[in-house]
Amino acid sequence: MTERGRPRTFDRTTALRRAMEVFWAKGYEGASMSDLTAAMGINSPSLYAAFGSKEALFLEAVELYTQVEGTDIWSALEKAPTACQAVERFLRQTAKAYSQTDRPQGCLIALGALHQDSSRGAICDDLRRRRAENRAALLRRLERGVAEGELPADFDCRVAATFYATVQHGMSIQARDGASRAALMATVAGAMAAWKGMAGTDT
Amino acid sequence: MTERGRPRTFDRTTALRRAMEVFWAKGYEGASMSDLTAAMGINSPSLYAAFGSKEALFLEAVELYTQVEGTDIWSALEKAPTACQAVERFLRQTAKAYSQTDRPQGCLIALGALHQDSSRGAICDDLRRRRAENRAALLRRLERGVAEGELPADFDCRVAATFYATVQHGMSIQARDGASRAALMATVAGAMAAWKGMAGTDT
DNA sequence: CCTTTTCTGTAATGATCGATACATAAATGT
DNA sequence: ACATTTATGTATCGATCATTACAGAAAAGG
Repeated sequence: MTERGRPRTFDRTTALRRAMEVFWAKGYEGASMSDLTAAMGINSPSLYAAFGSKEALFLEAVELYTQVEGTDIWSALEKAPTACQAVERFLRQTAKAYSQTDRPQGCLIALGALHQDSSRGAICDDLRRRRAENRAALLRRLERGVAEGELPADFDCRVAATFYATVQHGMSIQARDGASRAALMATVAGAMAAWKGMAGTDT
Repeated sequence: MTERGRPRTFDRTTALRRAMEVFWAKGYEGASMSDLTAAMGINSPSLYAAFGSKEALFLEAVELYTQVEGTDIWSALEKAPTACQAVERFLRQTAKAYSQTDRPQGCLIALGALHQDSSRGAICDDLRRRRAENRAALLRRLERGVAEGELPADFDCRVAATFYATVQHGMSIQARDGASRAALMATVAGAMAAWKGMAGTDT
């Protein structure tokens, strides 16, 4: 069961990563097929043969983004010993990732396709689903904090999860506006100042 | 000095408002000339005669948006007696405005054109400038709180202004994702929980 | 060898993009 | 009445959009 036919002359994963960077920088509708094929170093028939369509390519690129760029942020959330530290490290990793100067600033999932009608619905829905999943991950971590007795039983995990997810989304726009890493970290400090008020604890 | 030539058959301001709604819902690049002329009830030559170009129309639409939709939010910031109440009312007005169901959710200035390369640079720059001005208005209000002795002299107004501006931007994405007014208000509550931690006061 | 399979490059598809040429209509100025 | 000025509707511009025919090239199966 080896491969039949003429082998492709480019590395599929490398090309996909290039496409991810284009979508990341320009958004779904702002990235033209010319932009994509130029960045990927292939012609459009090769792109269609390998990925199916612009829409399918975008969905694969977002999945790659989630796995590659999101790991540090979300593992910080899971691995920290306390919920408070988890949220803080989560936000600090976000600030660090969003202010990298060797790649587009802000988050592909937050900024990739915000306007429903223009982009074919599936694109917008996929990103929305991923944003909802991110908020759900925050919520689970906070509920774990309640279950472990770290947070008071009446701690409103939903409100806190929504709040911190919103801050993270805002940081994407802030980063797109050219905010420095220090400025993003200051926002993190502001967001963590809310912790005491919400939890009644300072850990 | 009356008007020469054939009078136009549509109301310029009404047409501009329609264009604003289209840009608001679809973003700059997502709004096609067909979308605009259909919503404005005119043909493209009339649009170009009255507004110059799609880019100029967008800039005028954003200016109208700033004056019409932004008034409640920013007057709340100026009129409140204390800086704390100013920020809270500012955010609450934001939550209210972003969750109106009879118009697009979220903010045109935050969501209208986030990707630099695709939209002609001037569009992106104009929105960025307006976002910077909004942050500056927040900063001025906070500095007034320090000058009036309400806030401690070491209160970091820059950090707080950046933080609350970031929360507001995040609320645009949250609103676009369909968040209810109650959910946005919960985010406001979270953001105001940070006030104590930043200011050391509870007023 | 020949057939089959898959990829590659060129070139072109129809559709839509933003923007206009042009002739006509409707107002004012003299 | 006639010239001037401005707006309107139709019809179209070249450019670009995402997508695909098509023929040739490079591999494996027989």
